[in-house]
Amino acid sequence: MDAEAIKRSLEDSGLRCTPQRYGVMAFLMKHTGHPTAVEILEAVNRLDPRSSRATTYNNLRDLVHAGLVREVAVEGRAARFDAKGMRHHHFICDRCGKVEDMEWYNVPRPASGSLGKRILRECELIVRGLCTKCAPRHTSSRGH
Amino acid sequence: MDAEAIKRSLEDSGLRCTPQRYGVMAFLMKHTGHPTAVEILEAVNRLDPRSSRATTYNNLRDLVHAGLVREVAVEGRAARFDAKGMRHHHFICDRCGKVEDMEWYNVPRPASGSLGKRILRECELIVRGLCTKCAPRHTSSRGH
DNA sequence: ATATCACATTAGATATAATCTAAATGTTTA
DNA sequence: TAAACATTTAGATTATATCTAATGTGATAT
Repeated sequence: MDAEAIKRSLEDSGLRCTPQRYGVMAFLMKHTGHPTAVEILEAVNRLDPRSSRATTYNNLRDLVHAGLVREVAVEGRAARFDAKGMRHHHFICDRCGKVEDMEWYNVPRPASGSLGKRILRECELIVRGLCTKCAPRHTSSRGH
Repeated sequence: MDAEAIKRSLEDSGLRCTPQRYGVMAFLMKHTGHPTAVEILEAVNRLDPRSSRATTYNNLRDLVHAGLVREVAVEGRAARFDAKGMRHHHFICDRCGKVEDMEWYNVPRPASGSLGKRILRECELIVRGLCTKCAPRHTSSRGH
């Protein structure tokens, strides 16, 4: 994990590299499991307990704004975050709400006719179903 | 608007056609603008003031569960709902959070290899950007 | 008819997620 | 250094959604 690279990417976006902000960014780059804001705060404070809830939310907002982090809203649950590294789609588990990355592939954009006067920024795929943990073990009969 | 059809679709899903539940369903079928739970409650009560917040959430949960209604989570805002009529994708405005339907077209599913042991239910496209109202008026120079 | 049972509804309490406030601290610039 | 600006903080507040316990409703059985 390249601390310098993180510092540079923050400063390129006009954000100071504070310990708290660095902590959020470094954690997101290392852990691709789409943590919630609270999970991020706890993880950052486990290493060095000096961040607060408000700061974590502030920094996540700033990082999303700067385009370094992506926010994924999940029905009925807390939002989840990931560092925008390699391009990928998302899989959301119907049962446990877990968000996982899916290998990137190109998706056809909507025809400009159906887009109208809207301005398109991005086009992402959300795949839904059951994650490996929540999928029934056997495809067979007695499964529940 | 075919009241009988709504009644039938509820009962086919094993849900009684109560006035409150009918109200939610009828409103969603008539208004395709992806209202929030609170907007739905207010609209239903404007016609006939006898539903409550809990009932609205209960009924929305049941309708989503039955597959008659879709819930769309939006970053930093209340969830939005629509009746599952014609198949469509979604456009979410970065600025105002409005959800709009986009004409349906087929999207390639992920390769079964990258899906692994996950069970796929659906595959939807989320298009992001600025809606017609939030897009700058002129493409020209002085735009803000 | 009335007892019963499952399903629905309700107001308000509670839980959860996220934002706001105002004061303090830290950093950069003039 | 002073002024300007950015950042952090604890706790209050707001927003969203769910839970609880009491009550209501409609179908069926007796």
